[in-house]
Amino acid sequence: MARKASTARSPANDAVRAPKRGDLVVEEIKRWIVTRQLKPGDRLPKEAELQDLFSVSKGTVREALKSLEVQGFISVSTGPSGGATVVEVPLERTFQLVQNYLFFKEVDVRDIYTVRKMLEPELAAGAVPHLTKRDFEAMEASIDTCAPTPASVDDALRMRQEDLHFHDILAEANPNPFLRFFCQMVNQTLRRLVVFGANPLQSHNTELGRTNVLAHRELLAAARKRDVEKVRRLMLAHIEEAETHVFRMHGTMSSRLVLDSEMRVNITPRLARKP
Amino acid sequence: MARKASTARSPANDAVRAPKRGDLVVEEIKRWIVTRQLKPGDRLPKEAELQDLFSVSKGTVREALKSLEVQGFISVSTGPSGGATVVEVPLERTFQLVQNYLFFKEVDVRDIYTVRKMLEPELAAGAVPHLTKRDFEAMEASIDTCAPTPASVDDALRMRQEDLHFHDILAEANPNPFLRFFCQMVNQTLRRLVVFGANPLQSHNTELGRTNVLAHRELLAAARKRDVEKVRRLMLAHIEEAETHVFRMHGTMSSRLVLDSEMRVNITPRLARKP
DNA sequence: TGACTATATTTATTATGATAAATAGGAAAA
DNA sequence: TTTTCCTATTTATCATAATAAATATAGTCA
Repeated sequence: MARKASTARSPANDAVRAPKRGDLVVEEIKRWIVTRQLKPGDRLPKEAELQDLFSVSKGTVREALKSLEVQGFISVSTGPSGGATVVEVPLERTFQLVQNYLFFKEVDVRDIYTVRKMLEPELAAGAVPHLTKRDFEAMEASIDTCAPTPASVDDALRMRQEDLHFHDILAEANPNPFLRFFCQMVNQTLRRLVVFGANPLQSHNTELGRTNVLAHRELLAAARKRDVEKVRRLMLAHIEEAETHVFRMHGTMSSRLVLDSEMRVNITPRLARKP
Repeated sequence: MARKASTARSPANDAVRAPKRGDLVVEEIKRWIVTRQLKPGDRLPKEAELQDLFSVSKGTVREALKSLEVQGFISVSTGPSGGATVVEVPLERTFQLVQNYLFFKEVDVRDIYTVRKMLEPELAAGAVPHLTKRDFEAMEASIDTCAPTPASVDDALRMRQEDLHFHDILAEANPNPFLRFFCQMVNQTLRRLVVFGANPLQSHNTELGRTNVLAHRELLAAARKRDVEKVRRLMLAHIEEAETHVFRMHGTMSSRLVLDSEMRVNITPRLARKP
């Protein structure tokens, strides 16, 4: 007669479940990061100390750190001066988590292009004043990569990825972090949208590649002249054109989002930008 | 003399670090979910069986499951018929993870409104044909909540949240899951953007609330008439107007994103939509 | 002096076993 | 029939110990 009190709160359906100890530790550490203004590079106490601080066992601390690691808040390593260090949540990690969400949704190529048409012209226009010499060179290099006719299936796929990289360069140059993130998300989702049942060397695809190169060249020229209006106009036309090609392809194949774990080629977007 | 082979791959700077056992298990389980077409509701083997299957210890399995739980892929519970069950990654979880990313960025209210102006008119327009009687009633209820003059600071804050709920209703009615997600993200980010150093009862805020109610009423009327063009037009005007008010407020206060752990009021967006 | 190598130290990582808490389902009582 | 209680099952937490990885330091050779 000492452990009653379990009639009222039945977590059966979807009521509040008692939070686990590990999650409480996670909350506490997050609060630390906020209140103590921890910045990327700062280190958390080592596991043993965290055990004492929160009066929990090793395994519990470990699960808490694992959670924070998955969320992208910390990075842990062994050795002296090791342990958990705060890091700025990496973009790639966030991508992955969003893709997990979209994985369960029926996302169509056209759904993505609908959003793309709304955002990308503005993004490009806003990026123009901030493009550096380095950016122009990177864009030029990207175009050159896609210029030749693809010789193999791998080649063709790589070029589609490189096409997206061109847009990533523009995205990174835009000073609006919110818009930037959304456009990078669009690009990443297109990257993750694999297409089945069709030869990437088919005419529609090579045609897409050809027109992309032309459009990118025009965009680059206009961007070099800092012609914001023209860039906006060209970008909209570019995406609309690409959409029609993709849509034509779509008649003969099906597409779906894939998880990180089943990505065949590791398509790491090159996102470094040093001004 | 049996453990050499550690000269070449030095994870010092940011090279590839040997993946931990737990992460490998995560990958494997994800592959399971994909290849074996596990759907939400399906259950994973219990911890003890997973130990045997992957030849790892209890703690390792536990960390792997924790990772999957944080990612929103599974939900674990105790007792008979407990264990890990696959769930559709919840929207709220994804929100949280994206907010983690944005937390480290300098996101301005205007940055968000820039994106909002691009997306929301199209979103509303696309939602109009799919709005149900139930949706209309919900929108009306939302407007009614915001109609009276706020009596307290809490009241005022609650109304700002309810304003966003109006937009959430529209978002959920749009059939494009990608656009839907982006707009919900915009709304959620606005929710998380707390504002310091100003009284929410100040004139700019009450003025914002007043014009919001008027705009929402007009929007609802146009939506009831299924006037897509008008809804698009009204929505753009509505957001532009709201932006100017928010911008005026912004002169006297600073804003920043907050983490889940430091949310004072638990502002759970009501996102259920049963057709 | 300079660069390289071995060694020791620090820290995370994995493993094992034991106990506590929560839950579903059935058994017993009203 | 309804309620209450018991019990088997499964995760949650704790404790301890051994292993592996990363780094700093001292030491060695040129």
